[in-house]
Amino acid sequence: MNDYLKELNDVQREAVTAIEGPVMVIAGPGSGKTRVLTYRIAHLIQSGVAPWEILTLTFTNKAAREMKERIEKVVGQRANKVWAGTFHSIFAKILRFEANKIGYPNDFTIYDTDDTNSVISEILKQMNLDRKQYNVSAIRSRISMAKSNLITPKAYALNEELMNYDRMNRRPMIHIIYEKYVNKCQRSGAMDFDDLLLQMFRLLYQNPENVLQKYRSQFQYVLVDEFQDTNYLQYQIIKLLVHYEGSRENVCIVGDDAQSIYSFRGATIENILQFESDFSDVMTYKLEQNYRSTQHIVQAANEVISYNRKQIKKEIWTEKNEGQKIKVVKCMTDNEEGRRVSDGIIEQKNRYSLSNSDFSILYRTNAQSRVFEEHLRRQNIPYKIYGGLSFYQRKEIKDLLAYLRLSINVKDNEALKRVVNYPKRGIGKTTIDKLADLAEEMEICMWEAIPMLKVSGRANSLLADFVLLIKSFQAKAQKMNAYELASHVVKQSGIMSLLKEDDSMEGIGRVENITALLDGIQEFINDDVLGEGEDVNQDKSIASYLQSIALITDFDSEEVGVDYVTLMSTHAAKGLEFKSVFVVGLEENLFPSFMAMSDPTQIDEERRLFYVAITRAEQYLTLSYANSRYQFGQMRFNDPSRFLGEISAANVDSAMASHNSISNDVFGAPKLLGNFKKLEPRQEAMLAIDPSQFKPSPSSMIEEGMRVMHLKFGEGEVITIDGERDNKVATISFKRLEDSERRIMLRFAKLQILEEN
DNA sequence: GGGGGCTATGGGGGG
DNA sequence: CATAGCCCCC
Repeated sequence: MNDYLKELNDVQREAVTAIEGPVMVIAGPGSGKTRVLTYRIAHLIQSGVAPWEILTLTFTNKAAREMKERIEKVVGQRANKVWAGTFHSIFAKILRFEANKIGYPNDFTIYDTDDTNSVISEILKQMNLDRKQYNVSAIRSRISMAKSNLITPKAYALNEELMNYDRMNRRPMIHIIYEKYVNKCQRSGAMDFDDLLLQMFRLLYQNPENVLQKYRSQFQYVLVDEFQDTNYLQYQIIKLLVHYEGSRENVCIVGDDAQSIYSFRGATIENILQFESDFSDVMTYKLEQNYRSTQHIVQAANEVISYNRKQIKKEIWTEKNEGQKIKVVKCMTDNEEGRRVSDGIIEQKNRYSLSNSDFSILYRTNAQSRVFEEHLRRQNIPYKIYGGLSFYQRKEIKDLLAYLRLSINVKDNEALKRVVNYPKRGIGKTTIDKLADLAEEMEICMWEAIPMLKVSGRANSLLADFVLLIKSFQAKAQKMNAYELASHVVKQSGIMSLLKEDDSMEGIGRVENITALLDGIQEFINDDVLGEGEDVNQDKSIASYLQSIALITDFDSEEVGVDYVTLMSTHAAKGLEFKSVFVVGLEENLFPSFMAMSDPTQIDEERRLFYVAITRAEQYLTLSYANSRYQFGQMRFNDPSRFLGEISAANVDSAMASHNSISNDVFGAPKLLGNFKKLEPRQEAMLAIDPSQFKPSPSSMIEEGMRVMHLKFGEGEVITIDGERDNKVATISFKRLEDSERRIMLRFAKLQILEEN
């Protein structure tokens, strides 16, 4: 047997070696999913498959990079030839060769969310629509939803369900906005993030010059990571590639329904079910053994996820020891939370000899990072924040990038609008509005409309100067490499001299950022491995550079050898693991988010997100919440998150439950099963009642002898209550569990009083 | 017609 | 708390 196969358990090995035909791997957290995927690729290569015949689609650059590194360890340099990357980056790369076949320039621009918002804003202005009624991000998400479901503007207008929904929300014109939006993007030679998928689909589906056959024979083996996060459109592309008459159907999907956290961008669990019916003889493997976390953590995760109604049956178990119980930290304010978390990190570092990189702080929203940042800085703990405002989102950077974008694609309206009067050159709002209106009327881009614009002689000559400037950049772009062009633009556009006038701290920072961007471009030119690494396309043009950064989300610079604490959103943490994890801000209206409160299916998604968060922890898990915090610029008071109450007292360390140090046996914490290998299957996976019928009573009102209703366990009787104030634990006998007793922390539990004493 | 300062509004997750 | 729109002044 090959060495690498020995490192796998039986199920993993079967999943790795079943290389022909459709394969589905359902993989719980920490079950060796990445290992299976990488070894499967290695195994394909060892079995004689050419690396460039393998297509691996992931959701994050990080996952793709990691996979390549791990394949390389097994098969060596050949790993670089595997097509591995995010859906968006792989398709963008292909579209850079093929876009001209479907009516786009090959040097198309990628519009980010800001660009998209701006296009929609302009449409609203031109249509004279009320901006309060027509909320830009609501429209953006409607358009995105339509694209992800392959609904064209025409089909949208004919779809009663969609139209009714819009009418109900008093936004009946969305279908027209959608149509205008699509046209505008097309005329600008621009694709938004959804277009990278949609245009890829169109390319294959319309099949100009037999391009479909080309990619079908190119990609003999297709692997999809995090399949539960794919949307309808992504699945249709996969099907076009592997599902056809005479296909060998060598497709392997890996996923976990319990970790589906992207339905807000159209991901649908239906794809997993659909996969099983679209393909015949699907080989299915379930990876249920968790190699990451200790028992208390695994148990808590199983408990939490059992509150969700729909799920594929599986039971995660671990052979690891019991480990530490989960700590719950109650704080008065968000500031105190920041302090206690950083104190907690210092304490754990000393007590368990951990290094900074063993820690992660996970939050629901990026805005929460600030307090933790402050306290970590105060304590001299190095940290790194992922996500949030990326380097490439900064104003000065976007300004410079807009010049570069315009130099290779003059149709790019958003770039043009951004720099036409930056630095100030006397081309004002009125002129720009006129230009935009004229372009819209003639159905051309703004650049092409300039010569036809009727404005004052002054505005006219100023515009002509601008055109000459951009034309000079265009000419230079032909001769210069990306770095030379960018340096030239920085000087000639006047950006640098403008920024240098400002000698405040921020101003100096902006100049440094511009310099850093130039360095980054230089690095892009010199470095052979930046990007996704396949040397299929070692294109060093400015267009290639712009494409590579358009799809970067996290700071791609993984500083090696630096020891820092990681701060990121729970979404960003998927696929990662840390010895010690702090999940913070566990409050109603925050985690679960206020946006999800009224919709049970969205609450389920928040719960899966919480499940993802706690299963990142290998050994130490700390959950925290604050009674009050600054939210939306004012003090807010939120209840502790319902998710805290879904973890049984047996897995929680009561000593930490409050800062009044209370002795450990307050809870009399019942050991669940002692030393067990496999968790008992939970019979009570289904909810007892419809959540919308459920009205929890204040925990202070719960008293011994009452009949109460619990969301999951159903009706029961309160036998005893022990503990004081915030640490009261009720022992309740539930009918549904054959009158067995459960100990529930009243502080977190949601109980409805049915019958008082 | 363009530029700068003030007020009002909205606020999630990410490729 | 950040950004967009609005109003006033040049």
